[in-house]
Amino acid sequence: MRRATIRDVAAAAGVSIGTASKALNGQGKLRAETRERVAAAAQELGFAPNTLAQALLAGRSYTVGLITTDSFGRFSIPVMLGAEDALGIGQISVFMCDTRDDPEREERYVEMLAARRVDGLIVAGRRIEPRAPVRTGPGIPVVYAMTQPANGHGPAVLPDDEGGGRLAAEHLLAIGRRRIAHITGPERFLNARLRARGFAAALLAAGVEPCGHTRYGEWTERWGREAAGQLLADRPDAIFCGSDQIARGVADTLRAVGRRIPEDVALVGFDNWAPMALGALPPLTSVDMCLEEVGRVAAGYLLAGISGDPAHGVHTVPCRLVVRESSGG
Amino acid sequence: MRRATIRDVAAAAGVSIGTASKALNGQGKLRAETRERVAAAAQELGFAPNTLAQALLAGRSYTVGLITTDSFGRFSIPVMLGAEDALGIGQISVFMCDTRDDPEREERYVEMLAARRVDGLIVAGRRIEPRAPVRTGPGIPVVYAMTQPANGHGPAVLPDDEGGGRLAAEHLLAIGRRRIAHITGPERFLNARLRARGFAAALLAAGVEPCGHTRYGEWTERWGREAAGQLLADRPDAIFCGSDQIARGVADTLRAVGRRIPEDVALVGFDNWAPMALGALPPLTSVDMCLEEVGRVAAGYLLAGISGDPAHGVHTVPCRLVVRESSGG
DNA sequence: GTGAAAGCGCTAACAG
DNA sequence: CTGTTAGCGCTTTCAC
Repeated sequence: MRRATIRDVAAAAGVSIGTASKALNGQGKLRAETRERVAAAAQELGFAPNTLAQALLAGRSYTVGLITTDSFGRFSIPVMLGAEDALGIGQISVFMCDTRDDPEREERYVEMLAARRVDGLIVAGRRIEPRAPVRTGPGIPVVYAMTQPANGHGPAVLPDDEGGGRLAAEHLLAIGRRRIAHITGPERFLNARLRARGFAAALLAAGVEPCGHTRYGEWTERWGREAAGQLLADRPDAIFCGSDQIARGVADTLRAVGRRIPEDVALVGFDNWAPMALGALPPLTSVDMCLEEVGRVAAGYLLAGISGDPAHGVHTVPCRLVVRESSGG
Repeated sequence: MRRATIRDVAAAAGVSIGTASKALNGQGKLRAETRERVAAAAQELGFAPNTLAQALLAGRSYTVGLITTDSFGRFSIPVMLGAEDALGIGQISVFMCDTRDDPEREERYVEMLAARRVDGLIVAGRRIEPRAPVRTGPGIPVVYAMTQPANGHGPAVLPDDEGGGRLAAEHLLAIGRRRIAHITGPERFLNARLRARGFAAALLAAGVEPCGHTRYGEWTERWGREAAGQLLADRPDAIFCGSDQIARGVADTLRAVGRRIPEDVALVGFDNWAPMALGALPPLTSVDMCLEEVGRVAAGYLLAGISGDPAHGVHTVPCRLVVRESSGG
């Protein structure tokens, strides 16, 4: 059984196609009785307008493409959910495209999305490093989320990593710690450097010397365990970790040598990745990047761009500190 | 600058619209020279056919909807990636819809997808329990992945949890363990019961008594720590855990009481969730549900359904055991 | 070989 | 108030 078209509805209601259209869209001047008759027929036939036809006519599709390089991993998922949220269920639909970090795939996706006449594009990443901008035809607005275009053009929305580092340091200072160390991921990651910078700035502002230098390494538990071992000699009373995974590794080592958390050493992680942070012993205080908000904001800029009011430059979404037992609640 | 249409291409090449269409699609009989001229014009103008118009004409859109109740979490993401894979980049595009487990949202999404004339629907979940079937109009094939419809209609693709439990038990038996315990999630989860059943069946087949009863609890590290404590009195030499998180909790407790892994107690987890399994001390042997494969298979059935050859009933994708240090691999 | 015309489903302008 | 018409961009007969 074919889906009902407006022609069927018109026939069933005994009116012309044009009248049916007006009745269904509340346009023009019609007798109330006619409207009702058409509505009833539509209801009866389970009519829903063919979005494709509407889009063809309107010249826009009420869809956007969401491209990620991240295999829709831990970082782009929340961004995506926030974006979906902001685009409004049923209003604008989202084409999901995962490039697997392959530039060729990305190009194919961009072409396909252009052919589908998407109204705009969100490009999400897992690293905030500048990347090659996507090349879309003219007239398709693009917003970057959790990544940014190398040319500096095109609006981008990023978490405020530096602010997150500051938040962590201020919290540890506020609970009275003065020998605060920092263990984090690879130095080549911009977000690692930014977090370290925010952390250092907050200590400096408080007139507190950092406990040892920033230890760059990997984003793994193993590195956390190892770095914590190296660091014990410095006798820290708090450690700010660049990720929850690192924090868990640190906790393992502290526990193994009999240091109590948070009594002897307070711990703050980063990412607020629920299964990691909550499962830890004890549960981790952690900095949350509010990635859903990043996605929402990015989608908002995209909508603005679609309505002809494009945003520019890099926008930053503040982080949020979630306090749990690892820093004494 | 407007995007080029086939009309522009035709004009630039000095042919009619119909001829341009034929040239671009390799249809009909045309002089080679004409084809080339049209192709050149298209190239020149950066022409790409408007998919919307093609879809309108063809009566199908070359899109599918992917609905998940899971907030695109840990389970539906891989399913989605596998599906995307099978649908072929640029061939069929995927509309992403996250219902947040809200039936009303789901209904709105289904309507919207029908209005967009998707060729089919994949419904993904995070639990394999039967769920209320989605109500689509006639003619839209639906495949369930990692969930199944309560009415038993409609094809579904599930991981083989029972086989996974068997796999774990057989592995532990093969490395010589005979006092094998099982700690898992809530009994109300079908997958927990299935895994337990497969596990028990394998032990029975080998003539080995299980070490204590199956301990149902939660899918958390905390439960793993607690259950391991209860279980120590039974002196197990191996523990099969219903999730990697549980396994990590178990490992914590074993370490705390000085039991070595895997020498004293071998450990097998479930999910093969990389950050959890690899970060553990030692890294966990784990059963992988091959969710990408689940997604691929589901997409395959959907494609079959779209071509008028619908699949029926529940299909199962085998699990895979990934051996790491926690079972002496 | 190529062009003209019809039509996919819908909306908007214009007649009546 | 309602019906007719044109046209969004494309493909596909069917004439020439």
